[in-house]
Amino acid sequence: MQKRHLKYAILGLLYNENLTGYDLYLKFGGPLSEFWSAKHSQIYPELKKLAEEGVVSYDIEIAGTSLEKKVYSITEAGREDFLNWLSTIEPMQATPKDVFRLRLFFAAYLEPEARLAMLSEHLEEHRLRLAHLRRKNEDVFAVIPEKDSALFFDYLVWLNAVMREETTCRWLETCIALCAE
Amino acid sequence: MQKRHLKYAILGLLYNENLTGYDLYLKFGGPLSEFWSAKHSQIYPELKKLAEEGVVSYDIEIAGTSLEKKVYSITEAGREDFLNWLSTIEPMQATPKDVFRLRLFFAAYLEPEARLAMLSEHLEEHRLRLAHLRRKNEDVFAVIPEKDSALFFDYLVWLNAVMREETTCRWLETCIALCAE
DNA sequence: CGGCGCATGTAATCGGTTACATGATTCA
DNA sequence: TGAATCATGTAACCGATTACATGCGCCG
Repeated sequence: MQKRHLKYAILGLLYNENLTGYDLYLKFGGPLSEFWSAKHSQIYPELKKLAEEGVVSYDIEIAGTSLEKKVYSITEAGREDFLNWLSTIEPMQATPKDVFRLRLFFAAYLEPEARLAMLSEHLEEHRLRLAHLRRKNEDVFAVIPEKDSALFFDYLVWLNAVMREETTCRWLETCIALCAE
Repeated sequence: MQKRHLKYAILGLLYNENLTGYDLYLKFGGPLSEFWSAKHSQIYPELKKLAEEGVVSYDIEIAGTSLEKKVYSITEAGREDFLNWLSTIEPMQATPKDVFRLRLFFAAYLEPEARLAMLSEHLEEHRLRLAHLRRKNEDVFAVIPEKDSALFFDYLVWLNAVMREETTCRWLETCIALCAE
C-alpha cells in the first residue's frame, strides 16, 4: 500500500495557505484539474481523517451570522510527511486506461464510414480542448515565468497539457489519413 | 451510469475467438496493456455476470485428465450489445490523474537539485519505455499494415503510444533545460 | 424573496487491486 | 519431484463517483 495521493495533494495545497474544504474543492476545479481532481464528497471525509492523523488542524470561522467554516492548516508533522512524500522517487505509474483507444482497437468491426466519423469527432473535441488550453493561458504564459516563481511549475504542467493535446491531434490526423486513403 | 468498459473489452475480445478467463487475462497483458488491463480477480466475476446477463455462454472442456476449462463465447445478444456500444459516441473522458505531474506541481518546495533529479530520473524511465515500445514492434510495423487487416488497429494504437512517449521525453527535456539554466 | 453559490456532510455503489486459497499440467 | 505455468475462484479493502441531504449568504 502507501499511495494516499489525495492526502498529499491536499497537504501540498495547504503548504502555504489555509483553506476550507470548499476552497480545496474549488482548487481541484482549476489548473490542477489537468492532472488531479476530487469531489467534495471525497475531500470532506479525507480532511476529517487527516485531522485525526494529526497532519492538519482547523479553526472554525463564522461567516455572516452563523455559517460555520472549517479553515484547515497544515501541522509540522504534516509538512514533514509531505516533504518526505515529495522527495521520494516513486515508480512510474502504469499507463492509464483509455476508453477511446479501447474502442479504436475494436474498430475493425465497424463500417469504414463509422470509423472515420469516430475519429473525426474525437479530433474535433481535442482541437477544441487544445484551443481552450492555449487561449486560457496565452496572456499568463506569454513570457516564461521565473524558474523560482510559484507560476513556473504551473507553466511546466500547462506546457505538458498543450504538448500532449498537440500530439493527440497529430495522431488522430494520421489515423484519419490512413483510414481514408 | 452505463460504463462497464471491462464488459465491452471482454465482448470485443470474444467477438471472433472463444477464450477462457485465463486467456482473457493473458490478452490484457499483451498489446492491450497500453490502454486497458484487468486482473484475473476482476475477470472471473465479470464473466460470471456476463453469463447471467446472457451476453456470453461457456462450454466446459477437460484438459489432461481432470482440469476444467470454461471456454467462453459471445452470444447473439452479446454481439448486438457490443456493436451498439462501439458505435455510440461517448463524451471524451476526463484527463486521467497523473502522479508525476502532481509532484512536479509542488516541486517549488524542493531544493533545485532534487527537482532536477526527479525530472531526469523520470526522463530516463520514459526513454527506456519508448525504446522498448519501438524495439518490440519495429519488425511487425516496419510496413504499415493493410487498412482492413486485424493488425491495422494494433498499429494505430501502437503509434499513439510511441508518439505519446516521444512527446513526454521532449517535454521532460524542456523542463530540465528550463530548470537548469 | 427567490435563485445561485457557499459550505458541509453521509450513503450507496462501482471499478479496481491485493491478498487469500486451491488444485492440475508440463517440463526439466 | 519440484518449480513454473495453467486455471479458477473469493474476500477485504481502497479510491472515487453519484446521489442523498441540509442550511446559510448574498445579490438582484
